[in-house]
Amino acid sequence: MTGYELAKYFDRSVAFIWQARHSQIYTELRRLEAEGLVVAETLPRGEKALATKRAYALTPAGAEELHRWVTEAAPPPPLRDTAYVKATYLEYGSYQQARRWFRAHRSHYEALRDQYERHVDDLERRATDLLRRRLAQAPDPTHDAIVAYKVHAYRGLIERTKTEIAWADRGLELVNRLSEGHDLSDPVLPPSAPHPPT
Amino acid sequence: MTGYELAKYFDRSVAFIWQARHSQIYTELRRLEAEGLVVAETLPRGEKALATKRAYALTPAGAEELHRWVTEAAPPPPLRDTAYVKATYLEYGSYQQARRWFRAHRSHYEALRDQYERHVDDLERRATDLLRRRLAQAPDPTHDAIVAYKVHAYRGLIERTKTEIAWADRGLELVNRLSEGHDLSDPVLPPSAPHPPT
DNA sequence: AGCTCCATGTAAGTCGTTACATGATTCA
DNA sequence: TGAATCATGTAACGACTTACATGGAGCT
Repeated sequence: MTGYELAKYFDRSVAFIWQARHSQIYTELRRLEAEGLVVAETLPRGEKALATKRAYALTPAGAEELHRWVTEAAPPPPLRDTAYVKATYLEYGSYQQARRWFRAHRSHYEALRDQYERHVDDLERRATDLLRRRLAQAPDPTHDAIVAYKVHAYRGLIERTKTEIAWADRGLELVNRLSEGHDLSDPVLPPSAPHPPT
Repeated sequence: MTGYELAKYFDRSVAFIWQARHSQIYTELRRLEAEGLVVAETLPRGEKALATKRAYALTPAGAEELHRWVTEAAPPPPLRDTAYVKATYLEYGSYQQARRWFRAHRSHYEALRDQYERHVDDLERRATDLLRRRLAQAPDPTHDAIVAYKVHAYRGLIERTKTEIAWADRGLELVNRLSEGHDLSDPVLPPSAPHPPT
């Protein structure tokens, strides 16, 4: 593929699982090329071909590295979700704000869940562009496994969103319990600085 | 707190929810100071006090910004978990490797779950240093809410790990189904490069 | 005297984002 | 001829990591 094509996929389905801007994709491709993991072929563009494009393909070394990387254990993800940091300090706001906060959390993950569900549907129907390209290059008897792994990954992401939704719902119940008999718009803590250490 | 103290907490309980090295903490504190969100007091160290340390405290502007930030909706986290990228391409390895891969995933999250569970326990018993400091600075009637929010956040992280564990288990079942009647150590796909685009 | 802990930084580099910049091709 | 799309980059900056660097304090 060309960098441009890759960038297009990163704007669509690939973004569900990893994100990258075109600026990063182009520089990264050049880096992979310098490392010998991909090779580029300069192709003419259009009829009169005053312009060109660069189509990349894996080298044998690149394919080997891909196999190695995939089967190697995944390093623990960084765990940097501001949502959980904020949730830890919701007492800085009013009950009303906490309620709004959990509702926003729920909405966000509901939308994400719906996107993933549509995508799993597409994968099961083998209806996505990328999957078709992938299957076209692999021997027939492997097709079921290829689809099954991808479906399993996205179903996992769906479960994640459901966990977030359930957590937000329990958060709303918690706020209801805490706010019983209180003025909803009163901050739990006044916005003053804590005492400096002495 | 001093940067050193902060760094110590970041090596312990805070690391469960956010990570930072001392090098980042010191530079960030200087930045917050320049922005007027914190103030530093230079304190003597030890008896003869040839050395000093810098203890930081929130300014009113810093407290205000903290309140604002916490109650503002959390931006969607980047979604960059290599595990799910790898899971999408497990056909590049053998069934045996896939099985090992899911087992490693499960082990990782089991260990994490146990850590979180111990921490929730500590929080409920109000036995952690940071929580005690926190409660000491807040009026009594707010204590329950402060603890409840933190416990809720960590319980959410526990649910997350359980989702990952269940996903890994279903992954193992999937590999069992796929590998029926196959040689376990055969790669699903040979480690060759796909055909370059034509 | 030597070890561990306390305490604070800087430098170089990676990964990623946002914004800036350019030009050809295609189609209405 | 003008707009959308194809196509590829660079520059500046922000967040974070790893490694380098220094020195006092407290204890045995």
